[in-house]
Parts: sequence; C-alpha cells; structure tokens
Amino acid sequence: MSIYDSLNEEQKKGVFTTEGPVLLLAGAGSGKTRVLTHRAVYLIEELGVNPYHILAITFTNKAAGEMRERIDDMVGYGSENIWVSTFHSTCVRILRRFIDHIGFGTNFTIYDTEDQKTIMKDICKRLEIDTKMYKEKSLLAAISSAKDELISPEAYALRAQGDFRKMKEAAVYREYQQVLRKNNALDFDDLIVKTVELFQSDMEVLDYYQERFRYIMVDEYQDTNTAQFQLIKLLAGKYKNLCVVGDDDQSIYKFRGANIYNILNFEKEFPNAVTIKLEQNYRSTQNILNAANGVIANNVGRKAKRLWTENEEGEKIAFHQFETGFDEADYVAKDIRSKVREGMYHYGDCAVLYRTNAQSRLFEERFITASIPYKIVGGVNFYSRREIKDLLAYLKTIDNAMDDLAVRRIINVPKRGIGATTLSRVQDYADENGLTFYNALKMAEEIGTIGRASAKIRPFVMLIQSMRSKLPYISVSELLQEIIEETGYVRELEAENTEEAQQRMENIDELISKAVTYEESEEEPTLSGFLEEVALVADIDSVDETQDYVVLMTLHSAKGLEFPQVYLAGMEDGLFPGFGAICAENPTAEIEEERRLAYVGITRAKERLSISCARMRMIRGETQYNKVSRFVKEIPRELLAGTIQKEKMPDIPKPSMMAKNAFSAKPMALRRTGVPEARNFGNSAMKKPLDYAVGDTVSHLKFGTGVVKQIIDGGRDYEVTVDFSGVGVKKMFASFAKLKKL
DNA sequence: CCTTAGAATCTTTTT
DNA sequence: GATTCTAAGG
Repeated sequence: MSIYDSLNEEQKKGVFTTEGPVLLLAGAGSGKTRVLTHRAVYLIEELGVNPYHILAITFTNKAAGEMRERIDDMVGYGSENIWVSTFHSTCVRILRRFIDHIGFGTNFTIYDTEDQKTIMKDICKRLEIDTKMYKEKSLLAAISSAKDELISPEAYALRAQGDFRKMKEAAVYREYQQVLRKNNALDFDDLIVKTVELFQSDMEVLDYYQERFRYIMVDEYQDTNTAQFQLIKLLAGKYKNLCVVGDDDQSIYKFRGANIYNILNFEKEFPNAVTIKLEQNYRSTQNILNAANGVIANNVGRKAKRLWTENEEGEKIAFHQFETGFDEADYVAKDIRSKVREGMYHYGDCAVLYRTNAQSRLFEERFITASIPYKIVGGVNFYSRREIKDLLAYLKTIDNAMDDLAVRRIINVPKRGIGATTLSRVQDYADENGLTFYNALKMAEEIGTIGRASAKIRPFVMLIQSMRSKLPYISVSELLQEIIEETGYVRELEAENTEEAQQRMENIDELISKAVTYEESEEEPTLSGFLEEVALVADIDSVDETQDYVVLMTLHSAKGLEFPQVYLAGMEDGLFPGFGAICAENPTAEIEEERRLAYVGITRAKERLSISCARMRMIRGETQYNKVSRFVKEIPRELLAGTIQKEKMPDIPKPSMMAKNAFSAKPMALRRTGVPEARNFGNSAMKKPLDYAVGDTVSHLKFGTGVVKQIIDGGRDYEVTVDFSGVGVKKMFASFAKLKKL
C-alpha cells in the first residue's frame, strides 16, 4: 500500500511522468493539487531528486502555503528546500540577488498601484499631458499590458509610428521607466519583466537557475501572461522537465494579460509534450456539475473536455429572484442562519460569491444585524490603508532612502508645517544636483530658496538618521513602536477620538503583530525582508479555514477554493455579465470570459448551490433594473428548483413596489439617465406607512440611535431627518434607511 | 500653510 | 454611495 494507490489512472500518469514537458488539463475539482503534491513527493522519495532542484509556482501565497504544507506532511525530511512560491515572490528572490547585473540596486523597492498613480500624475504634469484626454489610469493600463507582452518602451514607440495616441503613450512609458529606475523601484509587472531581462542578458545567471530548477511545476497555468510564459520557458530551457497544470475553462484573468494561447498552444511550443486530462470531479454533486457543464458548453474554442463524477445527484440548485439587493442579502442571511441552526452546516462551510466588490456592502450590513460571523476578502487591501502605508513609508525611508515616494509621503505626516512650495523647491535642488529627494533634504541648509523652512526639515532628517543608527540593535516591531512613539502618530489618532481613528489604531496594532509574526517565522529577520513580504501579499492569503465564519468574496478571489454551500449572488445581466462585457467592441470574447467566471463560481460548490438575483439594484448611487443573467438560463431547467419568475420574500411584507412593472422585461439599466419610466418608478403605491413619528427614538444600521426631527412626505417616499447622537443630523429616504423604532 | 466644501469620477475583476 | 480632487477661505 503506497500513497499513490489512492490516485486514479490519469492522476497517476501525471505523477509518474516526470521527465519532459507535461500538460495537465485538470478540470475543476479533479484533484490537481493532489497530483502536484504527490508528484513532488514522488520525485524526492522515489527518484531521489534533491528537493533543492524542484520549483513549484502558484498564483497566490495561500496556494503556495497549502502546497508546501501538504508536501511537508508527506515527505519526512528535507522538503523545506523545495522552492514553492508565487511568480512574483520567485522573481523578487532572484532579483534581490542578481538585479545589480542589469543596473538596479539589490535593495530596490516595490511600487504598488497607488505609488504608480502618484508617479504617473507627476509625469503627466511634467510632460504637460492633458489628463482629460489621457487618463492616468488608462496610461498605466497601457504600460501594464505592454509589460505583460514584454514590449519595451522602445518597441512600443516603434509600433506606435503614425498613431498619435500611441506615440504619446510611448513617451510616457519611457519616462515612467526612467523615474522608476531613478528611484530604484520596480512595479509588479517589472518583477517579471526584469527577471526575464536578467536571464536574457546574463547567461551565467540563467544557467545557474536552470541547473538549480531541474523540475518545474506551474499551477493555474491558464492565467499566465506572455512575460510569465517566457520566464518559465527560459528556466525550463535546459532540462525541459516542465509540468504545467491548468484548465482553459477557468481562465479569468485576460484583463491582466493572461494569454490563453499559453495553454492552447503548449503542445506546439513543446513538441514532445505529454498531455494528460483529468476529467473526474471529486468535489461537486452531479447536479452542480451538470449545471456547470451546461453553462460552459456555450463557449466555443475550448479544449474538448467533459467533467463527470461518481458523486450522488444531490440537491437541485436553488434559484431566487428578489425585488431588491436588500431582499437578496436578507434571504442569504436567513438561509445561512437556518442551515446553521439545523446543524446542517457551520458558518465556515458557506461562501457568498459576487461579481464586484461593491456588492459586499449589503451582505455585510445584513450579517451584522443577524450576528452572523463573516469575513470579507478583497476590497481595500490591508496594506494599502492610509495609516499602514504611512508607517511602511517610514520603514522604507529608514531602510533605503532612495525611494523618493516614501519620503515625500511622510515628510509632512504628522504635520511638520512643510508645504508644497518647500517640497517643490527641494525637488528642484535635488534635480539640479542629481541627488535623491532625501539627500537634498539632508542639505536643506544649503538650499538658498527655502529660507526658514529648512528649520522645519531638520528635525525630520534627524529623526530618520537616529532611527537608522538604531537599526542594527532593534527588531522591526520595536522599530515600529519607536516610530509611533517618536512621531506621535497614535497619540494624534487618540486625540481625534472618532470611530475611524479607533479603527486605524487597531490596524496599526495589527501591523505590529504582523511584524512580530514575521520575526518569529524568519530565521534572519531583516527590515528589508519584512517590507518585501508585505509588498506581495494578497487579501485571500489571510483566509483561515479553521475559523468558523462565512466568507464573502469576488468570483475572481474564489478561484481554487471550495465550499459545501455556495451562494452565487447578483446573477443579473448588466452586473454579471457586466455592462463592460455586453457593450464591448468584441462582446463574444468578453462574454466568454464572464462565462468562464460563472463556471468557476458554480464549480466552487460541493453540496449546495444557491443562485440569486434582484430586479432592482443600486449601483453607483443609481437604481438599475436588470434581467436575470443569461448564464442562469444556460443551466438546464430540470436542475433548478424555483423559477425565473417573480418571487416574494415570505416573511417580510413588502409593499408591491413594482405594481405594474411593464418595463421589467426591458433592459432598463442600459439607459442610465433621463429614462422617464425609471423616474416615475414607484409612485405613492410603494410608500410604506412609517411606524415612527417625529420625536421617536430610532436605530439605524450604521449611525446607531437617534431622534427623528422631521418627516417630509416626498410623494414617492418619505424623507426623514434624524439627529444621531455622536454622528449628527442625517437626511434619508425611509424605504432605504430601514429605521427601527425603539 | 492648512482646512473645508463642493465637484468629479468611479467599478469589473488583482499579483 | 464613496472616495478622491480642486479651489477658495482662514
């Protein structure tokens, strides 16, 4: 009896075919991670391959961590030498060692999207670019996709010949790269691009890594872009023991440059490649799988594949259409609660998946009132919160003052009375003398143009210098404490005495404990090491399976995960598939990508799947009326319980809001403003009698308790004015505020 | 130099 | 609706 006996024939083939290129087409839930881990174990234990020679690349840190853990459990000894990590951290590790070969310092910083925007704004100003015509965001997007395709600024300019817009973009691209180089910084895309550049220009370094990584495995291969493909190709160029695992039906990152041809043309690129298909699904019930198959079958140009399962048929897929997004959230909350009460599921078994992050808010509010424990994945990344970025900027400046951006961020935080005029004069001085911004600050007294302001700059420089001198003697967490103490950062927040400041202080505590965790986990903790780890985390990495909470996240974040009970919310044309896809110049391709996303969503469910949508939904402050998603209609009817008809919530008496909704059949939301029907919508018929009056005390989800000051009959709805203690006076519409009389 | 109120923009998805 | 940007007043 060996650990390999539990694998099916195809899985075994994937494990034992260790030499040469292998393409593993693994359908959803077909046990691909098992194959990858067993394969690593097989290499080490049976073939005697030194773990040092194995590289496994995954998409997220979470996936990497899981894979490492599973291998650790199976291999007794030495498995810690396997290199399991994401594309980005793999590249950082390589670049930290060798990037000086291509003219960067090995202590480079990594810019996040916010940093990129700041840089871009600056560039647009300097190049006198009209940001009405060329939005910073779209310029950055153009640069990013160029990098995904390994197109240099020069090549971009060459291609742009004759196209005015493209030529402008090329100029910006060139300038952008120069600024990054000057700041010794790389953006996310550069991590890959520069590694490829390094390998192409330095045969010795390439050879070193080719020798090291004799066996390479790549997970989620369908989401690699051209640059990542090139990287893999270079690394595997010598031994060609490359095993890629992917599913073309789950390719959902085209917007980020994922190149589907990497998987579709793998056999062309590696002529003697062995292709293995894993088609048996171990995750979902037959009904769920059939639903997924029904949807994805509408895509053309996919690799032939038919998922099947020996699992039982299972329950039908629940489908509900609600009046509003509120009702939908209400239903999900109630359903989860009753399932937990019945003892059928734990909170941790349930996931709510949606297309856009904005949808999380309704669920969050409902879950709070229903006291359901939950965790929202995504949205604003922990490390991009203001207070966290401020403190990190201090750390960066102490670590490596070459990062002008970090220095500029904190020079006046907390307020030191240093304003924009002074800063631009310092910048001019720095430019004239070829100094970094920080070095110019150090010489503030020499700068004639700033006068008395130099007295304000001096204490800042002293602070940084003194921190830096302490660096060898104290840990990262101690350094953080020191910064907080010296700058009075937390003291200021305390003084604010608001809910928001409280939250920020909690986040700061969280950051300190992350630093402590880092120090404990690392053998040789360094400040640079900490900053690096922090730069590359995704939100999904923090999901902890052992905790009992419902997770809420976008379909994109859900890839690679599975849950016994899944709620697929907001299945509406216009939201999912989104407008972007419906109105795109190439709708077919975009709709197909959305359809793959739907496929990913459906296949996350193991036992129960509940699909829902709302007729009416607030998006960006505007009310939209949406039809049921076309993807729902692609699910074979007999698999659905419930109908694509109007459905009322049983226990919440709602005034019939759509008494005569003649227009619900039309895609109303396609027309955004000035639609007469939409304006008329809900005349006095929708007005629900209020159970409170002026002078009553009421409670509100967000604002807490307050006293009703005024009620105005606005025709279609009541406008209620409430004075909330501590928050102030708020005006709101009764039907949306959901005020409760106390 | 800093604070504030109103305008503008945004949303598809993220390492 | 919420966040971010801009212009004017203090």
